[in-house]
Amino acid sequence: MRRSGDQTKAAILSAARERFAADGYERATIRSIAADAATDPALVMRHFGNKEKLFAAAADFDLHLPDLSTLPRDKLGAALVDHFLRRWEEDDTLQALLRAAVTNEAAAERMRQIFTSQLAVAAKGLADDAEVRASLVASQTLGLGLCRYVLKLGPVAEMRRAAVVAWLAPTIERYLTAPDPTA
Amino acid sequence: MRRSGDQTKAAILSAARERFAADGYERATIRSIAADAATDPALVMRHFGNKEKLFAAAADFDLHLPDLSTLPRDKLGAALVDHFLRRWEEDDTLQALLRAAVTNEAAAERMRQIFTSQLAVAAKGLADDAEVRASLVASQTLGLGLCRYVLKLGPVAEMRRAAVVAWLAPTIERYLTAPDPTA
DNA sequence: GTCTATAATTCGATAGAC
DNA sequence: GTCTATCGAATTATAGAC
Repeated sequence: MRRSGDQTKAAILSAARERFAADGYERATIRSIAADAATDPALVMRHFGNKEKLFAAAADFDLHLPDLSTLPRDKLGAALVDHFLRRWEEDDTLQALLRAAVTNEAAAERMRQIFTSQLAVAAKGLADDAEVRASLVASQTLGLGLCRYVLKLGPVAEMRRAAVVAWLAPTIERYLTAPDPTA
Repeated sequence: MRRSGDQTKAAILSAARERFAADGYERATIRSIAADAATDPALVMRHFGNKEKLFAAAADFDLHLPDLSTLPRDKLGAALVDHFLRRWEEDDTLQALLRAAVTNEAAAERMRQIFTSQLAVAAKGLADDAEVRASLVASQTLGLGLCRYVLKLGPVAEMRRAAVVAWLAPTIERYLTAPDPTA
């Protein structure tokens, strides 16, 4: 069965996300991605130019954060942690980004954008130092993603989602709303 | 000036730590490590056998955690965060381990040992579910290391150490001593 | 649009002279 | 112990036939 160019392109993007998520940037090869998409390595190059651009296309991502200012403050932490966990589990892109960001500067820059810009915008109105609070939230949520999904480190990798939310929600809520302890 | 075998071996180990920390496992090459150590790639192979064993030797690490049971509970969080930050800054090994663990299974296994066994032992006596608490502490401290030293993500990468301690100490203290919220 | 063939590098690892 | 030379495999990327 013959596919159209767009279908092939979509299949390549999907395979690329899986490979980058599973193997990281350098170990995910154009060849293996092409094989997963049942196409030819040369086609991958034709469609996306080079490996960097393929990654950029595959790792396009939006957190789709809810508007935090409409939530009651005592639900803020739980809502955010639950949202992060679902976002991580329903899509390979975050894992691909984290695995690649550790060794690839373009991926690291995208992570910075996502976890400062997008988060800081959502935290606007909660405090005047939204960037500081956003980066604190990033340190806990990315650390959770790292331990739970990438390193599979300890009970936090096995716990039910509700248990993780119960443990982390007060942390996130404090980072977003508590008075600055350094002031 | 001619070095002894042990001096060369030590120079290789030091260069390997730096390269693995800066580039991650696959991008740190035997050749670049040998060049940094002002020696020959073949000597690296002779001394350490292969790349995996070189990494294992270079990434030998101990957290040197203080005995947590002797500390007053309200100093626990601050002491641990401060200890982690110092441990991270005085040595390249933690950064090498984190960068490598994302794509190398042997490095990931060592991370699991360090951040479950070593931490759980130190947390013994604080609670009966020490492994759960240790992995929660790992999720926040590794997330901090990732954002502050690897990704350089946001204000958390620029803040003074004391400010980081002030923000994170209550989190770590709660993970170690608060009653289980899921019980 | 698709694929074959291959160029140009780069890597880990080995053999062997000194 | 040290280094030169090189092998064999793998990679990204390109050229060009169909």
